[in-house]
Amino acid sequence: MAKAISTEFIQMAARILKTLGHPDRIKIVEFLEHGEKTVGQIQREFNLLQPVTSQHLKVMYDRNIVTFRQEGTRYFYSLANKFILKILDCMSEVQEKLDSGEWNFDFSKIENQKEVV
Amino acid sequence: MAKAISTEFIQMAARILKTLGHPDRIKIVEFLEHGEKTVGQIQREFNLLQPVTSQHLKVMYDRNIVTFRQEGTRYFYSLANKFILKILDCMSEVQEKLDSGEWNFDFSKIENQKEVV
DNA sequence: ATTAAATATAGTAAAAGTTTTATATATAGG
DNA sequence: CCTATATATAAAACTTTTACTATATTTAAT
Repeated sequence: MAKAISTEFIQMAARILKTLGHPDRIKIVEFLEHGEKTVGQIQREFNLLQPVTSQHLKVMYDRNIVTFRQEGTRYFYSLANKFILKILDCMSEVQEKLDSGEWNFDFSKIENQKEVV
Repeated sequence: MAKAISTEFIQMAARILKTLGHPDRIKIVEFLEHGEKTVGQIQREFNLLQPVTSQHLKVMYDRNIVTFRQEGTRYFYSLANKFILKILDCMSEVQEKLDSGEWNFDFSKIENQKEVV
């Protein structure tokens, strides 16, 4: 059983989780785990529109999930902190458990849902 | 370096993370880590309005984050799967690192933000 | 200077999420 | 049966995200 979590931390964590709660952004962050990438590389990798890519990156930059360095006209993005790595590790672990059949998850409740509230 | 994450899994993970990306819901889920709780217990613990509490729980139920059993007029909620536990563990670990000063995090970028996009 | 490439920014419409207030439902107790 | 309690559901107003289209900015190359 894990230790209780403080209020200030919860605010921050909620923001991070919420921001990562978008398929494109999870993919991007996972891609960045392999090293820094330019906007164009990300865009091509996932077949995203350029402004969409930039916006995802901006949102994640504003929330301290990614950082970047500029070189000429190109921007190299990379992960901004280790929390993100931990979350990625967590997801990998879970996926392994699911793949191996050790855990299972009722995906039916998740997919094809539009409005819930 | 963690293993790559599959597309179907990403959809599910995004939904879970997004749903947990709300301070109340993180608190609730953490509370449930200590065992099943009724709606009233949760509501009183965090000083929430009753419909707010019910709605959070409904959303989390629909997304397979919590489950419940009914006993008379009371509903006992509990965590629905181990992924959630993993995420909680992950958050605890991160908080420990931050508390101990081993890691640091620029909270200034996170707090007091309203609109980012 | 002009142009092309890479990326950011702005604006807007649509979708999703949140909060609040009000009301319904179901069960237990008298 | 009537009432109180616990909880769910509904509806409306509001806020935040998302996706798209268009445009601006910056640097490099000619």
